[in-house]
Amino acid sequence: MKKDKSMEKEILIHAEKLFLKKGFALTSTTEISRESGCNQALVHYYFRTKEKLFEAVFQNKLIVFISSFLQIDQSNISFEEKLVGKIETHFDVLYQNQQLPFLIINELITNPERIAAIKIQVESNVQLIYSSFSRELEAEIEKGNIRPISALDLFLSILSLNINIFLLKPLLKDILSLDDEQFNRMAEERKKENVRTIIMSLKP
Amino acid sequence: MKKDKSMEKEILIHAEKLFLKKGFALTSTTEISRESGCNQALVHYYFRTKEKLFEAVFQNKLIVFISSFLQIDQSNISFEEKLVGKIETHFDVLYQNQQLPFLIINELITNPERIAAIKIQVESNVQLIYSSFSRELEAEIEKGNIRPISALDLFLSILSLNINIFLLKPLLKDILSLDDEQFNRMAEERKKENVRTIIMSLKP
DNA sequence: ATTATCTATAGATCTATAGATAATGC
DNA sequence: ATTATCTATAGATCTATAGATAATGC
Repeated sequence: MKKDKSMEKEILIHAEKLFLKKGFALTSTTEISRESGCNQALVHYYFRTKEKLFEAVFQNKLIVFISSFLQIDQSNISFEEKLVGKIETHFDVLYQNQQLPFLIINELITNPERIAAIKIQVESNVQLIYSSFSRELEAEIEKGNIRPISALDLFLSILSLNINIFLLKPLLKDILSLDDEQFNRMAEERKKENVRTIIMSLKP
Repeated sequence: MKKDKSMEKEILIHAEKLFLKKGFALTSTTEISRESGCNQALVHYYFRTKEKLFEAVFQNKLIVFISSFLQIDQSNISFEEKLVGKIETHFDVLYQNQQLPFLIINELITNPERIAAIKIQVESNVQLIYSSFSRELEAEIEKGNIRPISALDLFLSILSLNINIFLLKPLLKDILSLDDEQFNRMAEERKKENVRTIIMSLKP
């Protein structure tokens, strides 16, 4: 085992892995300790409760998820190029964190009390991203380059298209008999298709 | 209480409600019995195990979900009209069963063993829907009416767009401060937007 | 007689903590 | 001394079943 890493970190790593795989309810601190190579009491020594441990993991992952909407805005490229960049970056972050959409949706629904916590984390960032994006979008509509659409609708469409292949991953892999590598190739194709779908759907 | 309904049915109803709301893991037979107005042993008397009870509920719901892709095919209308009808019907079924996407995704991921069961239920129907749809689609591409796209990609896009507003429901309601009625209005708008997005994205 | 419902309980978790011991940092 | 780790266990579920009793259908 890599014993250069502290046990606390080890616990965090395996907690993250398990929470991502099975959600909060189906993951026990006993299992986390087993995977981490310590006893169950130690998990509570470092994080006191399973809830607090989860929050530590969740907050981290949430930041990853939200940052997926951010992107270096070079102003010397066209709106369409920027948009393509955003869609692709968003997809790539999900690609690197394939179980993340599930975790977030799962927690959103089974544990709505957590939404408050999410909101605080998220709100200021989202406001920022949203308002500048919204402004650019409206300017573009004004110019007649794209059809009228609200920033929210566009956001939701991008999010929907990008998220779903990862939510459906187990089913797709099974039905289409794909191994991990084949699934990843399919995902790459899907990314292009999503860009195409969004861009074409915006034509005036 | 409506005691005209049998207790067995009562249990099924409340099991469905709870499983849809919280998933398998977070729902206990104790809670189901409490909601149904009987004691916990009776739940096991009728369904033996929590697993079997879940299956009874899940199979039912799965049929609803799959049938959402079916639609009366009137052959005297254009492909585009048919497609719009399919998207709308699919959306409407989800609208009537708003927690269903969550349940299915949740089970798919936390309980991949269940995929096998799903497949059996689903396979023949899906094959049927898919192959006839696929044929029509290719004919349409051939004629140059729409751009080249695989039936799978188109399916995934429709599914993604239609499912996500319901998966994100708790978050959207909270962030946008919507009550149920307002959310439903938003969903109606979203349905139109989804149709628009798909149809426009298919232009050659 | 048969079926529906209840009470009670065994046995399996699981979370969280108390208290003992080992490892580490001065 | 302080911090990390362990053993042991209390207390709270939860599922499933055994066995008693009530309700129902001949």
